[in-house]
Amino acid sequence: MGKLDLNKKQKKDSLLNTAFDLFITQGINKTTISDIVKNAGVAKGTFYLYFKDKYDIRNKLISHKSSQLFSKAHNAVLANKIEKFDDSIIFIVDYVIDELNKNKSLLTFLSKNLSWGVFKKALINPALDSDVNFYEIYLNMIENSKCVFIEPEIMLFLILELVGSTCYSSILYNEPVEISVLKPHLYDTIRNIIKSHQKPEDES
Amino acid sequence: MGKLDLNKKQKKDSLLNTAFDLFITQGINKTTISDIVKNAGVAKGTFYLYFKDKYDIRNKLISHKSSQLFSKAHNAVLANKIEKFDDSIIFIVDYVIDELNKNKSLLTFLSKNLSWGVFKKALINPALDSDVNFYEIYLNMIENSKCVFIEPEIMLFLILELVGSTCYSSILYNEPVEISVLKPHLYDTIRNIIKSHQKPEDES
Amino acid sequence: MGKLDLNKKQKKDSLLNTAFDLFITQGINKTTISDIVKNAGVAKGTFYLYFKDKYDIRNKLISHKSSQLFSKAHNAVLANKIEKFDDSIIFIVDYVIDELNKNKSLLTFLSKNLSWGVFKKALINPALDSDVNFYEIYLNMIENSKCVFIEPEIMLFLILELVGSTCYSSILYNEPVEISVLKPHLYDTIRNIIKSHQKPEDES
Amino acid sequence: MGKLDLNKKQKKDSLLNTAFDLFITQGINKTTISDIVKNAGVAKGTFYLYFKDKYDIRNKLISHKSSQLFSKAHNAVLANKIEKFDDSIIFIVDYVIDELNKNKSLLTFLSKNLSWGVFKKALINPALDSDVNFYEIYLNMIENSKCVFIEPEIMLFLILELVGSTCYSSILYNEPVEISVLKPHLYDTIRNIIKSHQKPEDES
DNA sequence: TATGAATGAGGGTTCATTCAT
DNA sequence: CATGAATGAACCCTCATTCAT
Repeated sequence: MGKLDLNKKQKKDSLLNTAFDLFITQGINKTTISDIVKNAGVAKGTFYLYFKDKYDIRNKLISHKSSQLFSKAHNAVLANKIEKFDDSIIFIVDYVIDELNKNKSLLTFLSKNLSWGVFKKALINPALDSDVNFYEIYLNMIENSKCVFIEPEIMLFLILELVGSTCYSSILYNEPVEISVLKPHLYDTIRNIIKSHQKPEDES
Repeated sequence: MGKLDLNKKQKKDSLLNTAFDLFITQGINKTTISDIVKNAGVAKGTFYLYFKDKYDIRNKLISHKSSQLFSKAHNAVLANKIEKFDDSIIFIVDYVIDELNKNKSLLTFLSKNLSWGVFKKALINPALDSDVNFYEIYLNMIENSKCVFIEPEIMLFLILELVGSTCYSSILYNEPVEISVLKPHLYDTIRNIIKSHQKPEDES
Repeated sequence: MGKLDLNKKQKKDSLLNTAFDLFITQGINKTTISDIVKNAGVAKGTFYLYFKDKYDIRNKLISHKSSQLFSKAHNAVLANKIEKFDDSIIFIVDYVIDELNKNKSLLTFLSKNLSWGVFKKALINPALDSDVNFYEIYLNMIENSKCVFIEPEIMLFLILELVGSTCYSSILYNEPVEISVLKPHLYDTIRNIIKSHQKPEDES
Repeated sequence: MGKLDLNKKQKKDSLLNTAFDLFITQGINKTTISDIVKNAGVAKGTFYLYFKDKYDIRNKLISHKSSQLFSKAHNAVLANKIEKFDDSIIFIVDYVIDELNKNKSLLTFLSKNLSWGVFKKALINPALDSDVNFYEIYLNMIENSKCVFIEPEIMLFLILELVGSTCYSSILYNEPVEISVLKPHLYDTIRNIIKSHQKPEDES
């Protein structure tokens, strides 16, 4: 990568980082492009060299940040040598919840903007260069388990939406209960969702 | 109610109705107060006699519209003489889903703004005059069933968040599957949630 | 007219006058709406209460200014009791040329934007309240003369375009000759145009 | 011409052609230098190696395009062996009108920017290499005719301005009449202009 | 000669809010 | 209570121009 390309990447990264910081501290609606460029230390026009508008940079951030999160979670699964499928899922969920609990701003940012549609774009068809394809990882996890599942996509969908929406309220507002109280109920429900999508093991 | 009070109520109602129409047709961000007052046929200043700002009128609408929805659903439960608790819950969910499927704009409006926090304000502490206290109804339903539940609030929370977030994606975008395909999975999960919160019947 | 209406008219007039001054001193392209409102002493938003954009106010000015000009010219015809048709036309043209020669900024403004199309809108269907319908006056002048003309509209068109385009160059740049030198050639041509559209007098 | 020079000429020509296309399709005001270089396939900076700004390239195009037009018209005069002076003028005017009628974009471009001043620069002192000096041709035509004219420059001026301004309206908007209806009136007027500038033939 | 990333002043426009009527 | 003209800060975005490569 030449000096020029490096400089370009630095500018773009600076914009992304600054935008993220502003989005989580003062919200997207209240963050202006003027704010972003001022804090990033670039000229206004430069923003438009890299992004279409505020929502373009937001979408790229969602993709990137959620990819990072799931990537870390999956690495932890590997590092801890979790074997069984349902344990892995619970582990990932628990890991993600703990991360979001530590980083509430990230939770605000992601949950307010996340949805299955964005999630698919973000994780299944990663937009950014280095981003990971989490759905593929998920399918591999299923394959490596000895079980067979019906409608694995719906199963993932149910789990993701349930976790995403309940965490938001519980972590940020302790409503209806704080996250530690919610967890057992949540994991119980997740195990039930997995169980009910599992084809009866065909033993012989 | 005097003639003047009636006139006042008409103006306020006109603003509420107009705002709702605009919110669901062009989104909240793109709806201006000018739009609202122009379509409502009142002067700009009048808006500020009744509401603080755009978000004030939005919150009142969320409360009102979700209250209406659950109220209708509950009446249908009574009319259909559903007896068992879990059947009632499924019936209500199914009723609400069908309503939202028929009225996608309402779904967009509610789901984009709904959360357990707002829901509580809306349904548990109804803001508007005629609005119904759904949480009380829910507790009555539990009481009338012969069962005992642990943490009924968490149970309701889990169900509401699960239904809310999955429906949004499924009804509006058929993602990951269309609502008719999703329903059995959803209801299965809901029954599991209920079952796992049910205290072992204490027979004697 | 109430106090409020009067105030409104003052604001609009102030904008029109200021815009005209700026248009003729620094050109339309280089005049910004910020300039106009700043000099008019009103807020930026006020501009948009009365005009759509810069071109809207320009068109209204063209109509108004050319109406004024022709109105003055025609009044001079009456005051000087010019009788014959061709003399009246020459008188009007001469009057207008002298006015434009005295007020070169007005010439710049009008000629750069005038065309038969705009002229028709401006003079034949006067947009502003008090503006005069010059085309009707022209037809009256024909009627009052004892002559009959074929295609009087084309005749007027030829004269107007000829005068408009030659004056611009001659008055502003003395190109190819100064206006006093041009005049006899021009009036000669105009008389020829009139003569060749005149039906042979039917004497008896 | 060396390879490098050829390359240079290609870049300049590409810019000229692209600019012309954009000027006539979307207007000068709405054409940006970015547009031009993007479509021409050269870098932004390259533009400034050949032209001062947008108006510089516009002026060069006006010169070139009008030179081309009159050159073609004059060649047609020669090819058709038109002998008499006034017939030649009418022929040229007619040829030019027909060309502009076939190529309305060119008419828009030229008429919106043409004036005697620009015309002189363009035709009398041709800017571009290959461009023809039409005024010299005109003077030759006069010389070859056996007639003597007073103020031939004014005569040409009157004709050009008359034709230019009336055609614009007639061809583009059919106002006040379509060009075929206008033509006889126009040519009649032109013949009158010529006749009135002709010195009484000095017979002996 | 040629490039094109970077600039940043300044353009048009919107709109929540006020306040004299 | 009701009005709606007026405000003006703040927004997004463009684009001519430069200059290090």
